[in-house]
Amino acid sequence: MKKLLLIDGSSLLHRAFYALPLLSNKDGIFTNAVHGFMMMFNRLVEQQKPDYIMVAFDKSRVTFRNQIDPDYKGNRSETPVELKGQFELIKEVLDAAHIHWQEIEGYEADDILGTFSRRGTESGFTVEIFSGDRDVFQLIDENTVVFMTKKGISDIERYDIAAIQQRYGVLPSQLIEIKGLMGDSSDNIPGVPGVGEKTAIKLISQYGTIDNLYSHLDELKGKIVEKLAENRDSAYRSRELATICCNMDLPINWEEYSYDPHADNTPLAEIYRRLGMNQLLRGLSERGTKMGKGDKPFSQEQPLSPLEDEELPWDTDAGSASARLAENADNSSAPTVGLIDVLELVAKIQKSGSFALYAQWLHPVISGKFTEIGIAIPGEPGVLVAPECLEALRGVLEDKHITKQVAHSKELRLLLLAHDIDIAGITDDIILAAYLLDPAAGSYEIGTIAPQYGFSIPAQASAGDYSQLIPALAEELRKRLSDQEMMKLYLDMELPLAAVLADMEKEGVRVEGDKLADMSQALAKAIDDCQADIYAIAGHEFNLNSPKQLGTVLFDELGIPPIKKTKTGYSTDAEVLETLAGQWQIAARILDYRLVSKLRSTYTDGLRPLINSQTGKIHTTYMQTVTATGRLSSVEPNLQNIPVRHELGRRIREVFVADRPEDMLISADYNQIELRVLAHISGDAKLIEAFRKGEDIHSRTASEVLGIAPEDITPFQRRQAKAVNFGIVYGISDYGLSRDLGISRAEAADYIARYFQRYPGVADYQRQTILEARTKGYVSTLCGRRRYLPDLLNRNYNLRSLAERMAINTPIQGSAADIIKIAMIEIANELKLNSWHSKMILQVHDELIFNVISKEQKELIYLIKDKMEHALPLAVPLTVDIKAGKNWYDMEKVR
DNA sequence: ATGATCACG
DNA sequence: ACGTACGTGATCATG
Repeated sequence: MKKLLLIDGSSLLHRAFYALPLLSNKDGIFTNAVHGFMMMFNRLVEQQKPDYIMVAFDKSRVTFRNQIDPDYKGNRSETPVELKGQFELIKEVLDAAHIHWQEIEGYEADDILGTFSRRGTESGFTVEIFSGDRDVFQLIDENTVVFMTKKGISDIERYDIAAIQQRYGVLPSQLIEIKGLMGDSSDNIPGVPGVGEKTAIKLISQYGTIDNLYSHLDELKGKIVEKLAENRDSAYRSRELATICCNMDLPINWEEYSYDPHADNTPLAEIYRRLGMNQLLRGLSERGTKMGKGDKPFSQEQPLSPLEDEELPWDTDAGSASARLAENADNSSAPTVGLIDVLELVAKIQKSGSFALYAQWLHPVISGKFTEIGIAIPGEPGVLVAPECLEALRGVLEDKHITKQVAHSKELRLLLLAHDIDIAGITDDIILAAYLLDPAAGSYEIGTIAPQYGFSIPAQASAGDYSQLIPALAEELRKRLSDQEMMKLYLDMELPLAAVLADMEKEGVRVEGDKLADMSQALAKAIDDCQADIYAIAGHEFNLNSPKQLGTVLFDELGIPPIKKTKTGYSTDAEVLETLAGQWQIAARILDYRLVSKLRSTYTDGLRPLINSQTGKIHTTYMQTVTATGRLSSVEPNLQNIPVRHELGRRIREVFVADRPEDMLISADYNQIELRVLAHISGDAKLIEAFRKGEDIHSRTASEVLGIAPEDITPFQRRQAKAVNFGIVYGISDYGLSRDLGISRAEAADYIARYFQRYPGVADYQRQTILEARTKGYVSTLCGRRRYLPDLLNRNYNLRSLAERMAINTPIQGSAADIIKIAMIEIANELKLNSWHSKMILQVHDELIFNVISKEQKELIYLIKDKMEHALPLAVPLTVDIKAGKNWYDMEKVR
């Protein structure tokens, strides 16, 4: 269901104004309310992820309510002048953020909210209202909730029907009846004198409405009867005043209010910069944010950096402590230099021959929007260079003899490429260096690694401060890499790879959005069919996406015997459902449902918004510092897990097409690279022999383990052997293998024992690796990449066993990653050197995808095969299979 | 934020 | 007797 977020701009701006200390920027403009408002706004939008947003403001003090009662809100004091100007400011900011707002003569913001919420629910939306004024509680219904600021601006509380009932004992719609009786002094609503909140709640919870109360007035006794009788008119008029108008005559085109989290935020950044709102500016930009494992590469919806986090107004009481958080209290030491100074800076750079560079930017990287550029000549203070001055730096940036020490070289390259600047001469990327030193650390932001390696950073550091830090940090990191013999890995692998990845990301892959939409439609139909069947069998509707609700339906209501449990309840995963599917139709249908709904949500629906409207392509982001083994990962979207194993899902690949109709896609994938690496590392004679002879490795294993001639191996036996081979690479257990193959544990244990008997080199390797890793504390890949495994000495069996399996797997997975990285760099070099028009566009762990110009195809295939197969000489041959086609689905083997 | 689930190598 | 195969990312529900 689509979600509509309605915001009471007037009330929240007031809240923010009084919650934060009065602060002005360097031009004397007050910004505290706008700052607080946008912080609250960002936080809620990030949490709720609405599809549509509208912000409402009061237009003037005189509204239709003044015709009912001229005194309405008559006792309100003037808006302070420090706040007044901020109403114009916030509207400018909202415009820049592409957020639509409304103000209408003669109505209050509440009325606009009421009308929009009514029309929203009529359009089938879920409505969320964000306000600092309790009046909007009356708008709550089955499809409408309210978020209300709680003291200050740090806490936001959610109210639904149940919350209102708990608090007031009545339905949300009855709150106007209560207010009619009790009045509201802040709005100058009289109500019935002598009736306060307690009495009003009691009466309304008993009689429901004011009407009904008056028709049962005879049942009451005491003074209250008189008061009610005397003030009947006032009660009705007060209720009218308190009632939010929900039927204003307004044309509403929802599309105007649709919210796009990836919208162009250049104008917004511009305003933030103009106002000196550096915290919000940083919030927009990519750097200066947490970039840990699992974090999105872009900060737009991310909170601020850990460092700043602790100093956010959220976490401090309004007032004293947060005073130093003023936008203009940014205590960064780096001065910003303009064009004239830049020319001077360039001269100094040319003289010194090297500099350090640290940038911050807006999402998406390929649009090239810098928010901050920090430059430091070694030994000198860093300076901030205005992004407008970039052109003046082109010469030094493109000069490979002027060396650069940077952070995030891949992103930097992409940003500069957007300005047609081809950066050269990068000698250090401190982020990559820190990753190599501990690939399991998770976060390598400069703010994280600098303290780890003994450097302190100022609070509120700017890009200028960071750039100043880079040379010394790089020196320290290099020293350690050198001690650990990882300099080659750093300089000849990760550093050049970053540039290769940047070029791949920029190139992107063409995706047919319309076709994706058609597939979505077809899947929707299938989803509906599954859903209908499942509800029919269950006897009622429920949320099929909730494992919890599904568990209740299957195992409690239908009495199906549960197979296994999770931490939180019944397991309903595919393994369980497959077991049940033979006997229970519903389980089979749920499997169908899961298949199609996964395809739709993650792929046919999920991919479409990521097609770049400028290029018509998807530009994934490769993460070079995420995995503990040295592999790459791919995000936004993940193009390394596009379906292939099932036919229906595999069809998604049809939408990934060659760039131009006359081009082709070429896929080159390593055949059994991990088992070949295992053969090489373990030195096992039989395994090596098998690969040297070009045998089918799974059949060979089946033959060895079962003692049957290779030609007599059945497909079933081969499949079993394949599972054993995979298991070996992962650090097999009999339990895991038995589960995978559906055989008894004893049988599985027997297979494993036989395997190690037939391949004793592998058994030795595994024992040796664990032993050595226990003493050294880490394991290594063929190219010297390390992974530390402290848990090898853990007393906890589970943790220790896990670490042992990692010790077995990491050298294999990681060496395979080393190999394909070398191949990528060499292929990219060749393509560039000879100015090929074909491009390398994707990497999927053991596979490379190219967009190929037809006249280059033949020669290119030769090049790809050669570079991939000879990336690293092993004791066994590496073989690469080539396929070609117009799209990623219809591919045929070449030669 | 975390867990369950499922997509890939 | 342990408790159970390595490495990822996206989506959804729920705490």
